Amino acid sequence: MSAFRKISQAALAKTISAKKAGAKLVAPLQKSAPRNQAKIAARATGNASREGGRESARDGAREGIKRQVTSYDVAMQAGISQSAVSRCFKPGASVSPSMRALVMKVARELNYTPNAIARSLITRRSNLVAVLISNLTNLYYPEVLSELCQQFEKRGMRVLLFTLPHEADVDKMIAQVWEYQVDGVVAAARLSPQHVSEFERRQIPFVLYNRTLQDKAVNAVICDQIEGARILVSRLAAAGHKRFAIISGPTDSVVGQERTKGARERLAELGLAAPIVVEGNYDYHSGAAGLRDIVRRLGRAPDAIICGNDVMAIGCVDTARHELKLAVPEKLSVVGFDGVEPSRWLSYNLTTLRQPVQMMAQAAAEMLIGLIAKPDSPPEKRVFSAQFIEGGTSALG
Amino acid sequence: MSAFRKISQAALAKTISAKKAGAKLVAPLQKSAPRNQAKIAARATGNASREGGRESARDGAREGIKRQVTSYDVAMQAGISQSAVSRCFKPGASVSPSMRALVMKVARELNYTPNAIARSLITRRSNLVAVLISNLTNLYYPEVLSELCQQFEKRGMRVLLFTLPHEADVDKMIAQVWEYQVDGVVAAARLSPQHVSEFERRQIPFVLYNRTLQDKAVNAVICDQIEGARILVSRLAAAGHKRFAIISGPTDSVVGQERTKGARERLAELGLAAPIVVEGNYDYHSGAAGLRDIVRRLGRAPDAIICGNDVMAIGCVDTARHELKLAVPEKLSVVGFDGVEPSRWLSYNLTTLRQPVQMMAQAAAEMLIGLIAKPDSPPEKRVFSAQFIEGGTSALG
DNA sequence: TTGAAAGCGGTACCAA
DNA sequence: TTGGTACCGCTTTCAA
Repeated sequence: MSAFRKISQAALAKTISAKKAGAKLVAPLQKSAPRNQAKIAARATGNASREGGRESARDGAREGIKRQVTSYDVAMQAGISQSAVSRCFKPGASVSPSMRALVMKVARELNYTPNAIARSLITRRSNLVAVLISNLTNLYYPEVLSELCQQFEKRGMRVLLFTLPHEADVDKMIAQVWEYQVDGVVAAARLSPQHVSEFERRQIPFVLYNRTLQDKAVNAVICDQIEGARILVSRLAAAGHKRFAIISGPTDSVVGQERTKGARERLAELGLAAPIVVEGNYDYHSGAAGLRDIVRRLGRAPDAIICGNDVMAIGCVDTARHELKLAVPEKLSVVGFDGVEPSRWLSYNLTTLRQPVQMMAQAAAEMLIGLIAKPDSPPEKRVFSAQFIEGGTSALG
Repeated sequence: MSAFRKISQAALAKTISAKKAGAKLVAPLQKSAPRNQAKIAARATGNASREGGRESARDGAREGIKRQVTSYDVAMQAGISQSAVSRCFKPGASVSPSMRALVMKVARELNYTPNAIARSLITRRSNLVAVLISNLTNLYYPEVLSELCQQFEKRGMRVLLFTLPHEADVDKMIAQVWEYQVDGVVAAARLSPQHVSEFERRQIPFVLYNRTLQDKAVNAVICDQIEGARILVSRLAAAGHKRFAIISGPTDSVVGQERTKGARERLAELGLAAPIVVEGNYDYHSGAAGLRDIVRRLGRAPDAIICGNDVMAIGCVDTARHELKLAVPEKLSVVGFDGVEPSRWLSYNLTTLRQPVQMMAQAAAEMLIGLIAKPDSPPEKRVFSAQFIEGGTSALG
């Protein structure tokens, strides 16, 4: 160990003297000959290393610009080369135990942390994934985000969050995604096909969450909404419901459209009357307003209302019970989609289709990680089925 | 315009010939003389520029390693210098209109996007802020996160999300925060004072959300929980409630502890009996379990139960009404904290203290931005008051 | 206004 | 195993 230190110190001395020699011998035109060694020497002396009479940016540190601790500082202090320091922080590298111990000790003393930005620049891997989400207030998405985050963190990747409010300039937002050199993207947001093709053109691995494209094969994790909606209708119809109404999601929600479509299809197949459909916005208020609208237009309550998500169903149930004094499920059945936490609360105990959020998020993370490792894998869709929850807001016999 | 092009082309030609000359004249030992020019030339020819018989990493691109479009490519194509390209993407830079137009045109053609990673390395500003959140499933936090995200995006900063699940290794997680050279941190998570001092030691601007430190002045945005709890107790006591119980937040939640403390203090001041306190976990189930526990230990229901947050209050109300057949508010008053969206649903209409989340998040973002611009500002606390919502779960006379 | 060149803080290759 | 060096792609002087 002490022998080792001696050798290291010798190496350092060599480095410094080489620099000094270089500095003296170098001709004005060959400005940049010994560069990395100069870096070490500069840190060693703490002095400005003037080249062509110019002060380097680094030396500005003395004038108050906060400078972070770098691997050069650690190398200096330990009397070894900078590359040795770098190697010690790389998992599979070949470093002697004594070297590693020394470096780790000095690094701790100096409070050194490797700079991920610098690493990314050379490795071309940022270990960053962008997660695009339309609105976090949806109640369904925080769960997705949370799960995605955990999954990525477990795999050593960080999540760069992009929320896309309705008013926002999506193009500008997406541009930011490129700038940050993310390794991949999970998109759980309302994106136009153009935006999606942009991902392809840039060759950035991406996975769509709960949405696909009609005319293009893309990587996606989805839950079969049509199947779910059909199950819902089948069960309600089997229990004798005849007149249906739908409070749909907004038109720009693919998931919402599919839920409506599946319900309509199945109703037609069963020879039941086409449902009255009012558009909602996925929030509590839409559910309430939707119900009022339906009752007004129908002149009475339908047998069953299929809501585009749980929160609207909850709004619908509350309005029926507390405002219109319509007993649910005795006079009116209400069903939702998603299986969010509040749907299980005793006051509601909603009949709904639970999405396997955790599995889906896990699948999305896995898929993206795989795609990053093997970018040329053929597109894959992982389709999950929703689970029917027979709650207490529907008369299922 | 055409004259301009001619000049530019001339500049390029000069560059390339200079490179060729250099390559021929350079002695083996002076490997690194003309570097940037070599870069341009390498891109121009698409050929390997061997130095000392070694192939540079860049040339590996031809063998399938995806290489991104850089400012050099744009410079090449436009026949101008790379620095000119860089300047065109810097807001206040001095560039002629014709130059800017040309660069933008070529950049669009080549699909060029500046690399934020490289920029960060030299500017020492990543435009990244870390947001630390304990658990997103809390229902209260998604709102905070969403608001923070919007605020930062508005100011050109991106959010790097860190979720800290209970089991997670917080130290390792925090280490990641340093690696990514974030410009600042918003911490809305359970952090030990040691972790917070780590922020200080590293001189990273940070703002605590809804928590402070006892023995250290830190930047924080908080809501006065003690004041809120006192208001709640005062109102309930004024309406004749005598026997109180508390379903508290978990012991490691500062906010929860303060709510409990404020309530206890005020009860003591009013000469009322000390409340029975059971610990909850901020979830629906804790509220239900807490109520059962209280009733069992008391042998009857208390007059009022103060819950550490709305979700527990909701669990409490549901269990009272549907399981124990205890009329709320007739037989039992239940109050919560936060004012989350479900607290306003008709089935609950909770009496609660609403936190001005939006204002608080906005304040936190503002504060952090200010701190990043002026790191030596003295610590500041911005304290908001909660708003009392007189809902229907308490008999307030 | 434009171009040349020196870094930012790492990684990875090579030679020893 | 270790040290030396050339980059990664950008910003920022400085000189022209």
